[in-house]
Formats: sequence, C-alpha cells, structure tokens
Amino acid sequence: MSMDSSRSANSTLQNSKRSFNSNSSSSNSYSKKKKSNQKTLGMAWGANSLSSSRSSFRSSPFSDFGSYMIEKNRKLQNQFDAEASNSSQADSSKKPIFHGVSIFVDGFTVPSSQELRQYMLNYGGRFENYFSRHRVTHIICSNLPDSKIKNRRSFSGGLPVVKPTWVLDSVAGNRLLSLVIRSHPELYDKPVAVCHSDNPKGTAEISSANYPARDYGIRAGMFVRDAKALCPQLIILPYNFEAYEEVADQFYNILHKHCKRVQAVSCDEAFLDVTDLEGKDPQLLASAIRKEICKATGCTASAGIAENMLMARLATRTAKPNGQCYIHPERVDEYLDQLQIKALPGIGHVLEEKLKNKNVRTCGQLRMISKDSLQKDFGIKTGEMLWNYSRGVDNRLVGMIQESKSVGAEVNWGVRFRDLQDTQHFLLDLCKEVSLRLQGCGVQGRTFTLKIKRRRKDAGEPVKYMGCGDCENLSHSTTVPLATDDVEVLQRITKQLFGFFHIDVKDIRGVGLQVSRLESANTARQVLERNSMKSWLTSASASSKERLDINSIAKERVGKDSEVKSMAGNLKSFHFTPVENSVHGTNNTSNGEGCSNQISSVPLLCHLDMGVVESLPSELLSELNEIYGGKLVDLIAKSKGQSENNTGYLCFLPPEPSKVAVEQAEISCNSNPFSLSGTAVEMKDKQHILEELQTVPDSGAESNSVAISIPGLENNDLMPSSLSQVDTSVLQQLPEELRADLFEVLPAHRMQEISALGPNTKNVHHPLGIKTTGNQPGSTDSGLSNNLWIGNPPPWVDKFKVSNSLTLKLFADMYYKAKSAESLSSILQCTVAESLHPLDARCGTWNEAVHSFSELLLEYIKLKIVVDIEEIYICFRLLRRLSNKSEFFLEVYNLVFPHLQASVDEHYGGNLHIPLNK
DNA sequence: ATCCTCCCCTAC
DNA sequence: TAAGGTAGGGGAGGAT
Repeated sequence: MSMDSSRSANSTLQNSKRSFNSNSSSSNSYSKKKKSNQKTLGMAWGANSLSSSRSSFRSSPFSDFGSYMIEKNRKLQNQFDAEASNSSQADSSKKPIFHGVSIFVDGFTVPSSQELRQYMLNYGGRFENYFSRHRVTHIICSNLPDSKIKNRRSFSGGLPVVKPTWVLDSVAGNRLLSLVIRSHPELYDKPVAVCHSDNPKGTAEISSANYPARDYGIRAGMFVRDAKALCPQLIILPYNFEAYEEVADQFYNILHKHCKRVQAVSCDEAFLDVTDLEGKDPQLLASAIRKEICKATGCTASAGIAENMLMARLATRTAKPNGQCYIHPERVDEYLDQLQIKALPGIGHVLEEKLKNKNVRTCGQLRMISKDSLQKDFGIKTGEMLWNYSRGVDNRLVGMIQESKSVGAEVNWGVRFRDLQDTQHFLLDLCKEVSLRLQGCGVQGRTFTLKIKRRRKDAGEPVKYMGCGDCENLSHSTTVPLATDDVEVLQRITKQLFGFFHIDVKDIRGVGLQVSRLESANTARQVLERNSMKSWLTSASASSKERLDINSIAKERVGKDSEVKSMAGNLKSFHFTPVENSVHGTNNTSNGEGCSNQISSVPLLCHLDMGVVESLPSELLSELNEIYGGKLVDLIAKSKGQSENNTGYLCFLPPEPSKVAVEQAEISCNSNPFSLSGTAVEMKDKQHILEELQTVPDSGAESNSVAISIPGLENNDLMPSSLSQVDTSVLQQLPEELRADLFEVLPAHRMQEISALGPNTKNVHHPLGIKTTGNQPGSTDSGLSNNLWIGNPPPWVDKFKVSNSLTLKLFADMYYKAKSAESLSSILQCTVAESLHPLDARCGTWNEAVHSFSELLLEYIKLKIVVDIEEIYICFRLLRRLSNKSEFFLEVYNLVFPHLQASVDEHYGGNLHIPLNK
C-alpha cells in the first residue's frame, strides 16, 4: 500500500505505562530486561501468531543453563544451607512455610532472585541457582505473557510456573499492597515510582518512575534510598504484572478496533496506518483512541501523527507525556532543522560520534551533506537512510510483520572456563538451550554461528564482577544442507565451529550460538510425512521376516522400470532433501520444501527392522542415519557386533569428547582436515600419508592454510545433499507428474540444466560415460562400473600395463609396489616418489590415456565417496602434487576435479578444498 | 557480478 | 553481591 497520499497519516500511540519506564540508557539490569520483555509482549499481540510464539522465546532464559558450573552450584547450595540454618536460628518467629518448596527463578525477576532467595532462606524453602527437573518444585517467572508461561511449562515438565507475587503473598499475606497507580487517580500528579520494596533500608532499586518523579531526577536503577533523598514524598508502589498485561491487552484491543493496520513495536507502543480511514481526521481519531485507552486502562497515552512512520515517531517525542502532536508535512523541515541527529531512529552512539566528527549534530546540518558523500562514508543503505531521514523521508510501510530470521542464545556474563572439558560442557548446554528455542519456535535452521568474546590481550579482570570486560568479538559460522533443530546435530556443529577458534579457553568471556536460515519445522515434517517415510519404515518393521525390497519401493514410487538401482540411490531426493534456496539468496519457507531431523516424526529407532535397514543402499542409509541423529550406525554396528567393518559409516560418528581435545590440539598446529570431521576409526595408512603430505618440503604452503573447506567435509556427519544436487538424468526418467512436482521445487539453475537435457542425454553429468549409481562396498550387484577395482590385480592394472602410455604403465607397476594395493592413495603415493617421464608428452595415445586414467579415478570416487571421503581427499592431494610434475596428471586432475566436487556436493553438500602444492 | 562470512551497529 | 540478551540489518572483503 502506498504511503504517498498527502492525506495519509500514521500515528504512534503510547500509553502512559511508558511513563513508568525510564527512557534513559540506565545500566539498571531490571529496567533493561523489562524492556526486552515488553518487546516480547508487544510482538505477542501482533497479528501473526507464529511470530508471537517465536518472539516469546526471545527472552527465554536458560532453563537448564549454567549447569556447567556444577561445582559452583554445589558451593552455592552449601552456602545457602549454612545461611538458612543461621537464619532460622536467628529468627524463630519465621515459620517454614516453604518447607518442601524449591524454587528456580526464571531470569531477571522482580523481586530479584536474590530477594526471593532470601524469602526461601527465611521461610524454610530451597533456592536453585540452576534449573533441574529433579530438584525444582516451582518456577518463578516475572512479567511474562501467557504464551511464554505456556512455553515455560512445556519446558519444565509440568512444574508449576508461578509469579513472584506468589512468594510475596505467601510471605506477607494480605499485608501486601495490591494497587497500581491507575486505580489511584489521586496519585496522577504525585511522584510515584515502582519498586518491589519500600524497605526503610532503601537498598531496593527503582524500576521506573512517572514523570513527576522524574522531575525530581529520579531514574530507573536508583536505590530507593537515593530516590527518597531527592524526593522525600516519593510514593513507592509495588508491581502488578497482571495489570500490566491487562493494560497491554486492552491497549491493543482498542487500537485494532479503530484500525486494521497496527504494527506492534512493544507492549505499549505501536504504529497505525490510518491512510485508508478517509473522512476521519487523524487528530480526532488519535484523541478518541487516547481517551478510550485512558477510560479502559486508567493510563494516559501519547500520540504522534505525521505522514510517515519516521515523523509520527518523532512527533510522539513531542507529544509525551499524555499529549498528541501532529507534524504537518509543510512543517517537517522546520521540525527537523534543529533536531539532534541522535533522535533519528537508526542513529546510535557510533553513527552519532562519526557524524559529530564531521561537525554534524542536527538534522539541518546533516542535510548539507550530499547523498553520494553519505553513501561513500556510511555505505549505500545507511547513507541513503541518513539522507532520507534528515529530510523526513521514510518509505517504510506499517504492518509488515516479519518472521523471525534467527534464533539463538548467548551468555556474556559469568563465563570462566577452567579447561576444555568445562568449555565443551558449556557448549553442550548452549546447544540444548538453542535447540529448545528452535523447537519452541517451530523452526529449524541451516546456518549456525558461534560467537566468542575473547579477553583482549592486555585486559585484566573486568571491573564488573564476572563481567566480560574488554573483549574482542570472534565468530565462525557454517551452513549445512539440511535445516535442523536436533540437539545432537547442533552439538556436533558447535563442536566443530569451536575448533576453528584455536582459543585458549581461559580467555573466553562470552559465548553465543545463533541459528539462521530458518525453515518451518512443520513444513519439514509435512514433507517427511507426505513422502511416507514413516509408513514404509514402520510397515517394514512390522513384518520383520520380510526383507524390504528396495527395488519394489523404487518401482512403487516411480511406477516405471527405470534403472532401479540408480533410483534407489537417489531416492533421498524425494524423501529428505530440502530445496536449496541460496541460489537467489532468499529463504522462502512457504513452498513446502525442507526436511527434518526430528526423531519424533519418524519411527523410533527401536521400531526399525535392522535387517531392512542394513539392506538399504548406502546413501539412503546415511540419510536415515542422520535422521536418527547418527544413532543408526551405532545400532547397526551393535547388531553386527563388528564395528570395524563399518568404517565408512563410522565416519559419521561424532568424535568422543576426550578425542576432541586431542584433535583440536592437532588442528591448531597442522591442517589435518579430518581431525574434526568425526572420524573415530584408526586409519594408519592414511594417517601416515597425510602426515607425509604435510611434512614434505614441497608442500610448505599448506602449513598455514586450513586444507579443507566447510561445510562440505567438516559436516560429513550431517545429512548431505539437496534438491539442487538431484541427478537430473534420473529426473528425466520419472513419470511426467512426479517430474512436474519436482520441477516446482527445483532451483532455477537446475531447471535450466534439465530443460537443456535432451531425452537421450542421460549421462550428461559424466562425459566419461560413467553412470551414477549407489555404490556400496561389498554390494552384490556391482555393475560393470565397479569391475575396474575388483580382483587381484584389478582389471585396470593389466589394462594399463599394455597401454602405450608410459605413465599408465608406470602406474600399473606402482600397484605392485604400493603398501596397500587396495587404496589408490597408496599407489599414488608411490607414484609421487617416482620420477615421471617428461617424454610422456602429448602423443597419439595421450587423450586415450588421460581418459582411461580419469575413468579410473571417477570409478574410485564413486566407490569411496560415501564410505571413505578421506581416501578421496588424500588421493586428490597427491594428484594435485603429481600435476605439478606432469602435464598428464594436470590434465587428469583438471578433468576429474569438477566431478569430484559435484560428487562431494551431492553427498556432503559442500566443496572439497585441495590445497595447492608447490 | 554475486554470494558468503565475519563483523559491526542498532533497537528494545 | 554481581550481571545484558535477542534479533535485524548493513558493510567489507574474500570466495566463487
């Protein structure tokens, strides 16, 4: 909707509860926390219920967080017990009314958690510093909307969630005053402050003060004692959270009654687009609304009216308290001319400072700078914003409710780690928390960002106790192909991300984990359900004597006698893979793509028929494994009782915690790309080769380059692939309607690719004529393509021996020389040691030889890509080194490398970085 | 050129 | 006792 009408008007309404709130940037923690909650409240009343349920988690505290300091907790408990016994001895008049009660205080409450703790101390209850389902009997929450309390309940396993007044009521009975200011009209013009305690000691902190009180210099965060020194007649009122919620509710009800386009800013602040309300004078409307708010809630409200959101908001500044202000379009310049730039939304202290350095303090001065200049100094968007705002131009529209783009949690206070284990424990808990928030918001994410605050080199202990002090902010992120909210996946990712910091854990002062590129978990589940994953898995398990015939599944699904094996290998494309939307850089969540790592949406592990599972093609198996959070391979290993035969799948296992420590130490001194990839299997040969690769003089360049890129390999324990990597040749074989369905969700660049395919160009991906099949070692139905590597010697050796190419001959010889003829890397390793014949230059058989060798490589890639990506990696490092010495290998390398990347991308959703060998 | 990652700035 | 956390958005610069 256009905002260009001259008659258009927006009004910003604010009720008088604002007047209880400090606008100062006080450091009072409660005040700040309260604002945060208010935002939650405000959002919660928005039109979009999804949005509200999400936002209710924004200030979700760490329910089970902090358990990383068990020792500290124990200490605190002991301290509490000691104090409690002293307290009861000192004052026998206090009855143990809280006997058997153990409270956990949810975040920053009022009364403060310490006050509540004191009540527990005095009246026979217990106080838990950290949430525990076993110990906690009551959760205390302050100032929460219903939605959040509901969520809290769902987190708490049914524990009662009560408000702090429950404690106060219990203690003080009806001695506790239940009044708020709105029910006391006589107090309107008196200085009033809200505070949980009017204790004569006056050590309680003021939460907020009304305007008359502020006139005395009273601010949020002040001690009551100091406030009373400024204003002896100050009236202290207790909180009444129910009333606040009620007011906010009424406030929004009234706004919605008068206007359809309401954009909530906070619980007491909103924008209204009244453009369409023709015939109504915005000023009269604002006046009517304010009156109605006052009548319904007893609170005053302020309104700013102007032709756009920027000016309406600025007008509200003038209107407060309890007034309204209309800025006529013709008076905008006048209004802005002397306005301090800091008053503009979007200008914080940094921008203010930068502009001050240019001698710009007012909007009038800002207007003197050209748009070009501003954009040059502050960037395109920010520059334009400054240019527009200084002129009162604002093109934003009212009522755009955005979906959450990220969910996360961070802790920047009280973070001190003794050792790596301590840190890992913390990260684990952080993942739990973030996972809960994701699930609570009904979303799953693909991009994970780990933020760490590191103490600056020469920074000592911060002035503030346990604060973060002077820190530098570091962050690493990774994007995985599959959106997830699974705690175990989060933990693996976080562990890997943490490894990239190479940080002394003692320097860590803050940690945060943020998840973005969100997709709706519901959508993901629906896709999974729709694809009958659940039904066919459970039905398979129901008849355990029947082995699931993957062919029949494929046939049933495809309904055509296409190459079944190939189909099975690509079955995931229909079951699990999300659409890759990064092509357009957008995150469309509404087109039904996505998949789920949610164990809840598939049969329980114990319901799976292991016989069936084991018979699945490797690719399908690895996907299933990921759906079950990596537990499937464990189960298979157990069922087989011989885990060493499953090295390929064991690569999907997370490293053991103790191993991580060692491995992280490793990665900090070399670039072993697999030290964090979750390999739990000893592979001495490869290790040996890798070590050689990293120590030989001619690869010195590697020492300071991390050899492998995320997200491909590091996340090889994540479910790979996406629709963007669908084998288009397979798509061509699908029935028309199924293909049409898939086309709808296929990224554009793949669409073009497919449409470019003729009906007879099945193998366009493999110009060397090798088909994509789901290979598995020991697979009984090894096609022709596998023959090159089967036998002793395998066929390729004899083929190369009789070749005209000296290089191929040499390579065939190396087969016998190699330590392990089974592995290509071993053979390549031997080849590296040989002096290659420079005369093996281009001759008649050159192309044929290159082709033969490339074919061998491609075959090997297919053979190993799923089960032994390390081997592939080593081979290509060796190849790359060979390519420095030999034109032949250079050509082979260049020819095969794109196929390697395509294959890695298909299976792991990323790229393999082969370091340059000098 | 465009995307991605890391980082900073801002609001509440 | 002390103690900020959550999220959106933009910009720089490297990667592709």
